[in-house]
Amino acid sequence: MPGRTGGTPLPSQFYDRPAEEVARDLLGAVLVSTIGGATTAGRIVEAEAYVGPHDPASHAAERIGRTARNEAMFGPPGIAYVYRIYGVHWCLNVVTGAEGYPAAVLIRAVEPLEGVDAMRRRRGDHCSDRGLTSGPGKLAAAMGITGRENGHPLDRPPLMILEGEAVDPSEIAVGPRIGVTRAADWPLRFYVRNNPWVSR
DNA sequence: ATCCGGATCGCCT
DNA sequence: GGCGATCCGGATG
Repeated sequence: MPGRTGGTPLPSQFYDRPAEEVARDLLGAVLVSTIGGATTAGRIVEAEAYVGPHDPASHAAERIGRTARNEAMFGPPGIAYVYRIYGVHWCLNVVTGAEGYPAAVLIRAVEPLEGVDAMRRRRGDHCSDRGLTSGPGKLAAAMGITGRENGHPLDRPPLMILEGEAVDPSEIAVGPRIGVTRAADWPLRFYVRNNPWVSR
């Protein structure tokens, strides 16, 4: 599908807003990876906001402060924050808000648009189409994203987010974040209703 | 120096 | 629905 991944990278100003606004507006945008020489791309269909130091579920919550791990969250808007979870998986976030203010959006799921063969190679032959990218650890693996991308500005290769077709507001659903124990009821998870790649 | 728990996934029953 | 994998950051002693 030529043209599908040839859009304009979202500028850093796009991310210089409250994380919940950015999370909502990222639905429909296109994540493109050329990591390892293979082009893979997917439409963002699920994202979660981690809104600031007052957010007890955030890796940069007040009680934790600024550390080596969460350093990227204090960086300028539009860079990647990639962390390892459970000693096994990588997860991709986009840093939001002004430099020095720690907030981010976790990309939880994408719908594959390009490079399905490369995704399957990385994820395993047994994997269904839906299982390729229907979760943060899955999409990171499918697109070759690791800790090397931590701090990378997402407006240039090898990892970019491009402007996409806007999702109709009636198709956007909101609910509590997944897997968090603190602030478990805050409605900061945004997803495209009925999309097969949304996790759970 | 040691301990604990986690923004997950896949395989098991 | 439950559990093990497999590691690191942060807290405690």
